[in-house]
Amino acid sequence: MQKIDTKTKILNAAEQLFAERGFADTSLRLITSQAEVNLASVNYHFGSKKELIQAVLARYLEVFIPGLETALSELNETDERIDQRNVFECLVGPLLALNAFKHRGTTAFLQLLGRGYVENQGHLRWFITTHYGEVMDSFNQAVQNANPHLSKEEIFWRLHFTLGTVVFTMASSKALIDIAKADFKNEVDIEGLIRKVIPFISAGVSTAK
Amino acid sequence: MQKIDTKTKILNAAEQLFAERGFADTSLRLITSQAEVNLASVNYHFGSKKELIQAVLARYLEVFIPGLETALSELNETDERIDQRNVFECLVGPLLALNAFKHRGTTAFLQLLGRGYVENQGHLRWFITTHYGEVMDSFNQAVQNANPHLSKEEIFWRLHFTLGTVVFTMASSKALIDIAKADFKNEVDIEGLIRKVIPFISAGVSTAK
DNA sequence: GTCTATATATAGATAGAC
DNA sequence: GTCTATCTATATATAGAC
Repeated sequence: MQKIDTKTKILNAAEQLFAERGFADTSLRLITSQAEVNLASVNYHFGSKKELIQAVLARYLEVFIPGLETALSELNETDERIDQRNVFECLVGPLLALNAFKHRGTTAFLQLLGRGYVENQGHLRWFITTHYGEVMDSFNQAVQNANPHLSKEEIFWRLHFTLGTVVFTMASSKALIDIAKADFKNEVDIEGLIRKVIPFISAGVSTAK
Repeated sequence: MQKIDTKTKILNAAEQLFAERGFADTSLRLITSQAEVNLASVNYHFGSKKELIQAVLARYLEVFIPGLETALSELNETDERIDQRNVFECLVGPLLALNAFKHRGTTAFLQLLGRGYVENQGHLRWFITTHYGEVMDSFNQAVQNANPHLSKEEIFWRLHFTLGTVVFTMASSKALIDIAKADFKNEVDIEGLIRKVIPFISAGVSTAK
């Protein structure tokens, strides 16, 4: 049995609660009681709730972003014609790799990302774009290379539609999974959700004008 | 200049703030100060914040739902084979009609709907399904008729992905329209946005398994 | 119906002992 | 680093005068 330090205990509890309930609806008291640490330790270790939120997401971004960068540059080095679907596949590997990094990591990361977009966490969007804007640009470029028949504007629209689909799906994943379980007796997890959503967005992006 | 009663002032202010910031992040104080009414009047007129949230949505649902019901029954009366795209077209009319009902009504309604799903407003989902479950079932049925090769569950998932796409697009519609104007010299309005998103979601919904 | 004043609860953050 | 106790701000909700 490994000793887990207070900082990590807080990160783990906060991550789970933020993903489940959103940032605004998760109090520091709830986090510290679940983590079984003292309330004051959050401010001691992180300074504020905002910085805790950023720290929770940073732990995943530091794993995910390099993975995405690698996948994208490998894609660019192949001689084959780059297909639309290959570009989206660049996301799947690094996303699923988060499950090796941490139990249910893929789930947590996507839910957190969804919460970050949907809730008005301006500081969070600022944090992400200033730290990781570059890789987002190269992903955009890859989609353009894969869809030379589409105008930049058309790609712009469709990628935003895609983002919306994924973010909303992840943010409401708990409700969706509950309904699927109740109505269809079907137990779906986050990986199942990803596999369900990819054909949907892929069809939308590559459909003719 | 028309006199607007307190109840309506509250509804108008609440609607705008809820759509912009979400339910949890909008306090009654913010609502009443923007509406220029007394704080206590919210509880006098609506009883509680929860009931105010329901009232804000109900004002739109009472217009939207009958419109959708009419469009769906007209669709069922035609002799032609019902196409997937016709089913979605049933939504467009009633949605755009909300702009005649109220300024920026379409956007507001879709944003509110999205907030309701994403935030943990259990009471809101209960409110919607108990009051308007019937029409949702018939819309669902129409989509099934148009896609006889798809299972009920598959349709459930794809319709929710669709909802996500639309809601997110509406939530960020202001930014999207601004970018399109600046980067592509293309003036798009809400109706244009809806017309752009329909091929995307239509392709996603009717794509083969 | 509308106001002031206030009750009550809960939030994030901190001071200071240990 | 961790604790208790507390500060300060803000939330929803209500009582009671007008």
